Amino acid sequence: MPENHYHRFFELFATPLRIEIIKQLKDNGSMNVTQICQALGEEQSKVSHNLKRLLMCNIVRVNQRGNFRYYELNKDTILPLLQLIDRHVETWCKECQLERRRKWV
Amino acid sequence: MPENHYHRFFELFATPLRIEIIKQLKDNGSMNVTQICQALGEEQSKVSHNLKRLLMCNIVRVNQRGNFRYYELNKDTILPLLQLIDRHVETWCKECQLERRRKWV
DNA sequence: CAGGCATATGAATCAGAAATCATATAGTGT
DNA sequence: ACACTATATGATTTCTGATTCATATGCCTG
Repeated sequence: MPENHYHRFFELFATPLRIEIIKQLKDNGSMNVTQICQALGEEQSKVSHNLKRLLMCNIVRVNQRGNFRYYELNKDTILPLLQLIDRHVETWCKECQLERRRKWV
Repeated sequence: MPENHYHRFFELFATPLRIEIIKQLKDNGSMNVTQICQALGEEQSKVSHNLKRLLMCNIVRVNQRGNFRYYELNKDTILPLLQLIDRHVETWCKECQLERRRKWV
C-alpha cells in the first residue's frame, strides 16, 4: 500500500457496524454470517457487504464448512491495533468529544 | 471513549487530506497553518477544518506564537500506530486492492 | 434434479462527512 | 483606533460510502 493509501485502511474501522462485527469475532472466535446477524440484530446482506470489506484487507479470514462460511478475526495484527487505540484514548481522550456528535465545537 | 466509539477515532485517519497533514507534521515537526497549506497546496479553511478534527482527539497539539498557530503531531501514540499499520499492510495487503477503488471486487 | 437454506452480489437510494465559500475573530504593528 | 495578516467558523453544496432491496449463486438433502 503506498503511504498515501493509509486512509483506505483506517476507513475499514471507521464504521460502527464493522467495529461491532470485529468485536463479535474477537469475543466469539469464529462465527458464520447468520450468527453474526443474529448477535447484532442486523440484516444479512448488510453484514455480508461489510464482511467483504473486512476480508479484502485480511482483517478477517473466512473458511467454508458446507453451507456456512465461518469468519474469524486476524488477531495477530488487529488485537494489538485495538489495544493501541485503547491506550491512546485512555490517556488523551478522557473528556474528548468523540461520543457527542451534535457538533464538533 | 466507550468501546462502541472506536470508529470515531479511526474516522480521523480515514481521509487522504488528514493523512497528508499528519505526514507533514511527522516529517517537519511543527508547522503553522499557512505552512501546511503551502506544503500541500490546499486551501486554508479546508486545512483548518481538518486540523480541528485532529485536535479534538489529541492527535495533534497546537501552540500559539503571535499571530501563528503551530501544530505538531502527538508522536507518542500516533507514530507507533502508523508503524503497526505499516506492518499489517506489509504482511497482509501486498496485493490487496486498497488502491484501486473502482470496485471492491 | 428439485427445493431449501446460507451467503453473495448489483443497482438504487440515502446519509453523513468533506469541500467550499463567505465571513468572523484575534493578534500585531502603526 | 485602523489596517493587515493568520486562522477559525458557519452554512451550503458536493461526494462518497453505507444501506436497502431484489436477485443470484452455491451447497446440501431428499
